[in-house]
Amino acid sequence: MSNRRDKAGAAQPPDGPRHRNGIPEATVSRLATYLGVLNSLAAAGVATISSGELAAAAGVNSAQLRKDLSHLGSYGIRGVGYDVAYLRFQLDQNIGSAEHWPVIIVGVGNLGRALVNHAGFSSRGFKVSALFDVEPRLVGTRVEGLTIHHLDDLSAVVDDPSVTIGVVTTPGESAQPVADTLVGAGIKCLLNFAAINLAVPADVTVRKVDLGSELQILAYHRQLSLADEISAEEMVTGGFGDRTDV
Amino acid sequence: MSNRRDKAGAAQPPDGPRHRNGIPEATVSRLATYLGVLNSLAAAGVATISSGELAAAAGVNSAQLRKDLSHLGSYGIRGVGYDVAYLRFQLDQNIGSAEHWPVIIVGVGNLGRALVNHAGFSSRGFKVSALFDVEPRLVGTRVEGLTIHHLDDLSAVVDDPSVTIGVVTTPGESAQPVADTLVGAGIKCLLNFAAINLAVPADVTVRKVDLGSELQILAYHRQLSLADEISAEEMVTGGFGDRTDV
DNA sequence: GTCTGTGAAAAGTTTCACAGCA
DNA sequence: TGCTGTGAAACTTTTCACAGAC
Repeated sequence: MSNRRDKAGAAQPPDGPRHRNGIPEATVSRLATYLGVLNSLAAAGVATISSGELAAAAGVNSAQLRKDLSHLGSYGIRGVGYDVAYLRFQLDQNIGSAEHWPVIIVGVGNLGRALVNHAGFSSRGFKVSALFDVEPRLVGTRVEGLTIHHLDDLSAVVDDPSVTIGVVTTPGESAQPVADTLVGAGIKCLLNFAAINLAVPADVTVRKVDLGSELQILAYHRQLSLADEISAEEMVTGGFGDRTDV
Repeated sequence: MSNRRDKAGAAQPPDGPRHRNGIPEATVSRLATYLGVLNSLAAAGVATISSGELAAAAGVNSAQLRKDLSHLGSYGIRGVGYDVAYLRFQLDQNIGSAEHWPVIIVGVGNLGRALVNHAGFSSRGFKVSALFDVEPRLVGTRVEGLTIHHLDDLSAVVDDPSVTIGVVTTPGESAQPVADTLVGAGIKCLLNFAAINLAVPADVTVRKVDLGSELQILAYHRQLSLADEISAEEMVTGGFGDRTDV
């Protein structure tokens, strides 16, 4: 998340052009979800959808969906809903069409391999354009038609300045030096699967996906509902009055 | 907070007990991160750490970290910091020790396979206890020492009621029926990697990891900073007054 | 009548700043 | 002195509720 930008300088007219950048961060991540849903709807041949239906498919409430979309403009038709193709086009334009941004993956272990042909990437138009690792046994081999390059060759392979998204799927201890290398090569967006927090310059955006934390959060919720169940039982049976307390 | 009684439910007086379960959701997900950092610190032999250092490692500010921990109790020492082992123990107790919750994976494609031995799971003590799929060619084969069972055999294989976390790594179109099956077998926590929103009963917790959306969000940030750069250039060169605007 | 777009209110979250303890 | 724990303030996000377009 990081991103302490806010107006990035650039002397904007003090008040109201359209909407310079100003989409709230929470909204941006939901817009990405909506776009995914719209892609499926379009593929299924759905032409029109109401805020209620789209919201249900995305798992949010309909007021939230309408508020989110209102940050982009008024693309709905009152009394009818949204034209799927048109709304999809507008979202694509506004949040950055996936077609334009090739993706590279550093760290071709199990997870990196799984992501190369990940359906959720290709269905949105993202394409993995190169793979990197430092393991000599991997360098030079191919995965899904892509040759694995040595990380040292990063700049040579990625001279295309449009490559701006790097996925880090290395072990935690290598992640920071790998990130440094990527940043050095001009990559501005990182998706980090390593379980550490990456330090990067302010103009680089990092999103972290911590799968261990996700499970841990589920464990918390499970523990919570078990505790509720147990105390409900205690109430029925008379209970013991005090809990173990650590 | 100070008061550590709290009593997990148990017929609270109507108005102001302490806080029933009450850890804010935003805090819970950071606590999971802190626990991961503490695990690494403990492994590295660090005995004591200040809020500032721990916060830096977790990527948050130190006031936030202290506030988060204050929801659990006062486990720090003023003027000194936190005892790593003790804080780790307390977090483990409070957010649900990973040791207690076996995990099953449904959908043994590339992603499912990658998760079986995912370092981020095992480093937290999570252990994948069974694999399921519906593909006849996969059923009966082994991955990392685990036999892949048919989803129809779920209840038979998972009679252990402590199995309460299910990971869904199927294609989007199968995810809802798979979730229904898991819920039917009594599983209360799902980690969903499919690109759809799962409908589940209110007592089931779902967390969704949408990797496509993650990239899309990065694409948005990239587009934003490119637009900033371009408009900065336009200002220097005189600019063209209007942007292409679709 | 139906469904969008949006101000205004409510809820949740983060940051500040400092009292208080080791 | 140096750091934690925490009220109170600032900010962000969500929800409500309804005017207005079709």
